[in-house]
Amino acid sequence: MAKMIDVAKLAGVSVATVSRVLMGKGKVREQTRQKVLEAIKQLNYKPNRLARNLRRLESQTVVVVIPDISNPFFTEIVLGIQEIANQHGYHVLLGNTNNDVKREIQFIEMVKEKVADGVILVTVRNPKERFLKLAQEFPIVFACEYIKGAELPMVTIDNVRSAQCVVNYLVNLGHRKIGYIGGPQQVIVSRDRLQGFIQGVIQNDIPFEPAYITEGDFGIQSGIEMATKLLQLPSPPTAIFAANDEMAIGAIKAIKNHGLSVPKDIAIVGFDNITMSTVVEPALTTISQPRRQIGQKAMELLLQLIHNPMLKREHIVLPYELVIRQSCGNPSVWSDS
Amino acid sequence: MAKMIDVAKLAGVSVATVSRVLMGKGKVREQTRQKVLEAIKQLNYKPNRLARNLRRLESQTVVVVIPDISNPFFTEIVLGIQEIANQHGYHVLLGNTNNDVKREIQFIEMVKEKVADGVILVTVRNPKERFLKLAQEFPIVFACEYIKGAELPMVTIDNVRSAQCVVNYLVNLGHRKIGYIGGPQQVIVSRDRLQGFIQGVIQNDIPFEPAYITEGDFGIQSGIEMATKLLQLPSPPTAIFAANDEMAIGAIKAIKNHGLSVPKDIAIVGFDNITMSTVVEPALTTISQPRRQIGQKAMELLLQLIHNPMLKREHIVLPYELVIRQSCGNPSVWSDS
DNA sequence: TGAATATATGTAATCGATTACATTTAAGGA
DNA sequence: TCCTTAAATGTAATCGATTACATATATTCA
Repeated sequence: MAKMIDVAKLAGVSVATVSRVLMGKGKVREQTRQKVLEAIKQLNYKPNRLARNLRRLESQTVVVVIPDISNPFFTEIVLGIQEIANQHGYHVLLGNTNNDVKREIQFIEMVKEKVADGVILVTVRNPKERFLKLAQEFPIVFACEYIKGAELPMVTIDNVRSAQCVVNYLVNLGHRKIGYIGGPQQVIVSRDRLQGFIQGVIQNDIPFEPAYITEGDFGIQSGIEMATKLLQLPSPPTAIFAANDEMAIGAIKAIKNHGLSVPKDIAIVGFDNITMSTVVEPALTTISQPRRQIGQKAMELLLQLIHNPMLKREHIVLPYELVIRQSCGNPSVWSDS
Repeated sequence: MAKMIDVAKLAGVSVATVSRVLMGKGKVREQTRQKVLEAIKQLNYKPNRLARNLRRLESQTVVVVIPDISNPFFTEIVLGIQEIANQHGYHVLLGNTNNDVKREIQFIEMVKEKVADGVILVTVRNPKERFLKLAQEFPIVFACEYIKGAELPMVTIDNVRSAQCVVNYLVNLGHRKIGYIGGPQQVIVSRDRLQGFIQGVIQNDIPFEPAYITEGDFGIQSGIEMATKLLQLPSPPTAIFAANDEMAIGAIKAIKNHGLSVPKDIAIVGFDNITMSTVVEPALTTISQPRRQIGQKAMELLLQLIHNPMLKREHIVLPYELVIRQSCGNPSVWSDS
């Protein structure tokens, strides 16, 4: 493989000049520049990034840590990240933790190894203190999941408000008996959505019924199980709100299995607006997060942070949207006050 | 950030010794090794990969080029790749082409830049000659898609046979009027599956009806459109085989929109067995590719190729499976002879 | 035209590891 | 004990770029 010195020789100049042409800075006579470019083309030369990056002490790479690569919810975020990254000549390494808490840290350590210049975390399962320390040391941005009450760069929606909005919507449709299928409580968005749900219930003067609150693991199967549990209650709910679309889809399946109909007998609302929610029948009413935009914003923040570690850490809250389809009946425009 | 020389000083040895401890080769007295390990721990030292890789002229990274990261079909393959990669201390860079032909080549060039040691291509849209030349130069493995009649490392299923198998299955259920929704003809698997479909039709002595053959773009919407076209034929088919699950799902939607029922009026078969095919109603009968295994095998091949560029190029063909669900009625076990 | 200044190019140090080779220290054998 | 050989450790070159600094060449203006 051709090296810079080969190019220099062929063009009859020094490596410094070749480098200047490549970097596009420093003065080079147009005529010389052409000679160099010609030599580069002739040798089909590409600079060795390892060498460049070692010298410049950067890797032009970022790591995106997600819990599950095969989950379409996360890939859309990655897409947004990649868009901005590529615009700035950065590469994106995908870190798939498979929900393994230890691997979260391993991926962050890649910054220490100079494999990456920064990290975007789309999963936050380790204890808060750990992240606070790590975020001090490395450029880290949190996307979707985050750390409560910390001055760190984070990009999320308002999970509390959005869950509350769903309750308002259901109450508005006349529901008073609303079941809830939450996510695992160790992840913050689950806690937020549960909190939003409870606030919504209370603010609408609905008697609080603990049996209506169940906890799944974000998988379809757990949606089926929890919905079944709710259906077997002496006074089952007339509407079920699931903390993500997969569980909502599971709930729909369970309800149909019980010979009931959605939305006639029971209304369903999901969360995330994944593609599948348009395919299921009835199409799912759900909260939509601006996933691509979250990814973009997170990457922009990370780039700023990499180039200016002293940057003020800010929590960016992007708008959510209630996408109304058929799973609650009465398709209609609606706006939360 | 601590460097190797800091560790060496603290441990009272030379950098060579530290490196030997780290690399685990060369003789080091147990006592010295402990001193070094102690110093490493104390300084929280991690070797700089850029430096290591530059010296060793490798990057311990591979690029996986896929056409669309948000397509769950591909992520499962990536999962298999990552599994093997991580076992061998390799990192995986995801190259998302967004179906842009030019970017395919750009990602391969990353090997020239030493950003990666090899490439796994899960999309092959450029002309054959181009790849033949590139595959000579760099370690490249093809997964799912491939190059016809070339001695290159490839991991796929038999797309012709599997499509033929679907036709046999449908004929076995009594269908004689079978419609086909193919993928874009520039991708090889589309051509293979179409060929398999036609072979199946001919071998079953079914009169060949060109109007039954349509072409979509692998998206749900195109499935809707093509199925609609088939339904408007004077003598519409009683079964439709789509070259992927998304289009099959689109077809189901279209059929329902026409007030017809699946599978009572029309049977549907898809291809790929994505998660969504279990969610749609009726659940989709489809060909399942061992995606994870394809990824694993491809990565294994690539590792071999990286460490031994003279390796014989072989085409590995993995078994497919017809997954029978409800979209053709008569749920039953069935085996192609 | 010649000195002063600006522009263009070259030389060599540097990034942080690995490793061939040199050197020191320890072990084994007579 | 001394010599030979093996084991342990150190020194310095190396990977391929970037860039500070030095030097050569061109330009400007009195």
